[in-house]
Amino acid sequence: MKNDAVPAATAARLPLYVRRLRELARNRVELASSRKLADTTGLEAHQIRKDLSYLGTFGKRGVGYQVDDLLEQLSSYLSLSRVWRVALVGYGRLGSAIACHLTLLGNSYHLSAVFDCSYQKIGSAVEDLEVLSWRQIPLVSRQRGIDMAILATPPLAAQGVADLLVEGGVKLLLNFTAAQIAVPGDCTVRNVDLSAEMQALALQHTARKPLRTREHARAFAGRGAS
Amino acid sequence: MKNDAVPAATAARLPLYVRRLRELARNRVELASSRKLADTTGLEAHQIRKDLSYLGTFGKRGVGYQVDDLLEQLSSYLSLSRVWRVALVGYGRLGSAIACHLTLLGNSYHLSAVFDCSYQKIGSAVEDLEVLSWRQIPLVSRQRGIDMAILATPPLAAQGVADLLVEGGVKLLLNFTAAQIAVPGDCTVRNVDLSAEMQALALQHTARKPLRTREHARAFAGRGAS
DNA sequence: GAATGTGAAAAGCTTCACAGCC
DNA sequence: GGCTGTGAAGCTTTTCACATTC
Repeated sequence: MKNDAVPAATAARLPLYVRRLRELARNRVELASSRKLADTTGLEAHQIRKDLSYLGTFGKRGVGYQVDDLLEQLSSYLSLSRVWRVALVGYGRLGSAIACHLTLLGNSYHLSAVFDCSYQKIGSAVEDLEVLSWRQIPLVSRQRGIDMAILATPPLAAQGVADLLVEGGVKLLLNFTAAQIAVPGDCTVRNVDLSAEMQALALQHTARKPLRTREHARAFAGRGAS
Repeated sequence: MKNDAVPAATAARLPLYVRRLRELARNRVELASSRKLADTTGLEAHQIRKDLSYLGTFGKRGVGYQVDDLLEQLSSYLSLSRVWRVALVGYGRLGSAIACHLTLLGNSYHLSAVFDCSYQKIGSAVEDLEVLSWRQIPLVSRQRGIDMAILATPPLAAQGVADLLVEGGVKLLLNFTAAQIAVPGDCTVRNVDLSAEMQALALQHTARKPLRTREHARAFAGRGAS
């Protein structure tokens, strides 16, 4: 590994590389060229080479990258070998969909607590967990050592929930609600906005006014398009 | 409105502005400064001014922006006044969550068809729609003039479904599956990757190796963080 | 005084081209 | 011949500073 900084744009693509490499590994593919990775990700080969070069030199010239080796390097960089204890707040449709996704995501993310405010849901079981009241967020977050929380509540509840999570020592929040969340400086919020994705997609074909991009479909598509 | 191109990065932020402006309008706020918008979006005032300046000059110096006026301008740019007919493919947890979100999203996006492959779901009702078999995708897409489709199927089914949608004349695909989708050149796929968001968030606090960004939390957070 | 709008500078990212290695 | 790794070039985006308007 090198000692330089990794550009944020590169870091944002690494999860996609991991995903594709896992597929290759599952299919017993041992070797992958940057070209091959480019084809399966919708990116360009030189971009992939450049991205990987920020983390180190993993490939063999004239040959390509050893899939399992590269996978291990990226996993290590993304801290996928450790377990992240995740709390889910809001067990509605979206919340339950995310919980389901989580379990499909490998061993790195462990659903360690589920909170809701509805008395119909509190007490019910999600896998081996019991849905708890939002009132217990600070205490339980601390007890279970929650590392990150997923906000999937109605927008109006989001800030209050975030405050309780912060009180419970949670530093990383993934916000699926429409609300803007304020947190102390040592915490991080990452927003996922479903409606924005929709609008951005729509814009792509409207584009009465040209979008200034290198290649039309590519750069604008955020996290990889084809 | 001006006649220059709008940077892709700017275009990607417009949906967020619309969201916040709508909140302000709902609260009967008539005037907003770039500073105020910055506070509610987690961005910087000069960025907002710059972004808006690509679309035209909507503000009054020394005063600020008229909320309803600005909202109308942005809505017009994002084609939010027309109706986009949306098809949902895959009515599982995620699919139903998205369908629910759609209805909360204003009048611009109309859920016009729902497809699934499970015989338990086919025939059941979603609002005023009947869940149809995936076999009917090409025909029904054409009949109902579907503009965009949401893919929320298992990954292995995604490419097949995408092919059927393309056959039905659908040009815009929002892909929530883990699969990489290939489409003809006149179609656009936009990928939304829940697990990548997770990993990206985790990376933010690991960061043993510094991320090269202007301001730590900001640029890396993709679509707005705090 | 307060706020916008915008050139220009600075920073960041992608693409290119090619040296180096298998 | 095929493929990686990387400096350098080119392009995009952000930030700054300030003239301009209310």
